[in-house]
Amino acid sequence: MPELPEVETVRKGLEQAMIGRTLTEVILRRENLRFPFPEDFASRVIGSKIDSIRRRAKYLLIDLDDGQVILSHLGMSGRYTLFDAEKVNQFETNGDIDRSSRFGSATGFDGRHDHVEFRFDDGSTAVYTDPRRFGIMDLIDVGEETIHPLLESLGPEPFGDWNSKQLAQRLFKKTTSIKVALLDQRVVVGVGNIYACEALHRSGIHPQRQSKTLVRKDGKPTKKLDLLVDNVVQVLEKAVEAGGSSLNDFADVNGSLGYFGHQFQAYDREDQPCLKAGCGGTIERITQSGRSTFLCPRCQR
DNA sequence: CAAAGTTCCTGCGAGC
DNA sequence: TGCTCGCAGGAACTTT
Repeated sequence: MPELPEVETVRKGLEQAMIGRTLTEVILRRENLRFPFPEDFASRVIGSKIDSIRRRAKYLLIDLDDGQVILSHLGMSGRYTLFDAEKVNQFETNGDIDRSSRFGSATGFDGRHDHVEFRFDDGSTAVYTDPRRFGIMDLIDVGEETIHPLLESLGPEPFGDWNSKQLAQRLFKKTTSIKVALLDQRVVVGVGNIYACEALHRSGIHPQRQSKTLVRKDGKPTKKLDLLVDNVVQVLEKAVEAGGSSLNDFADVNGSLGYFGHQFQAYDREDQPCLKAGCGGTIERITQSGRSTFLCPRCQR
């Protein structure tokens, strides 16, 4: 589920529910996701209050009032689900909680993948569910964001001061395909497979085109590259407004489905007509670096 | 069979 | 020739 718009949607949801609350209990139902949970994770965060929740690339940064920061990545299948005190009571059981959570299918599965439970002083709870366990959860100190191994080589935020001049510098003389470059989090962060396909389609750029062909000999961006940057930003903005996409029922923390999927022009539309006005082409699927790419060979050059 | 992500490894070719 | 670098592609993690 998670590219920038989905992570941003989750961030907003967690912000509403968590800020100002103090952690009273943290339940871990296994010792690792992609990596082991940090040593004494639960005891180190219990008693701290949530000050703010930030996003960097596809990572969530949960700031605690003691200077610690919970670093969370949703991987491919991670999600958070919030339960207010009343709902927690509804699900309350006397059974002990070991492998499965009592929230069960309320988190989208059977409870076996509810790996972390954060309980707050007002009786509410946030459950982290991640069937594939490609996600990560770590605990760092504020200020460590820039030196953490997972964060240190991240590129610019698309909603920051990112621009085509900067991108042109990064792609100058690069022979790698433009689509693979967009997925490279050192080039720009937050763009994943869906929004890379969408931005390239809207820009009329073939995903296999060599990156350097979008940069002028003098290192300045071409018009096409200007257009691509505009479209990356726009497609991400629109998706944030829509609350993300709903592939595999991606839901925000309250279970509401994002509706950006209704606006897909290329992604997951193999063999369907290209929606660009007057194009008349048919969307194809190819593979690049092991990932599916959807494109219209007629209007994407 | 495919899947929204990221990291690590191998092999190839260019250039010094 | 040998070394390094960039790059493409694949595997790995795992469950539905």
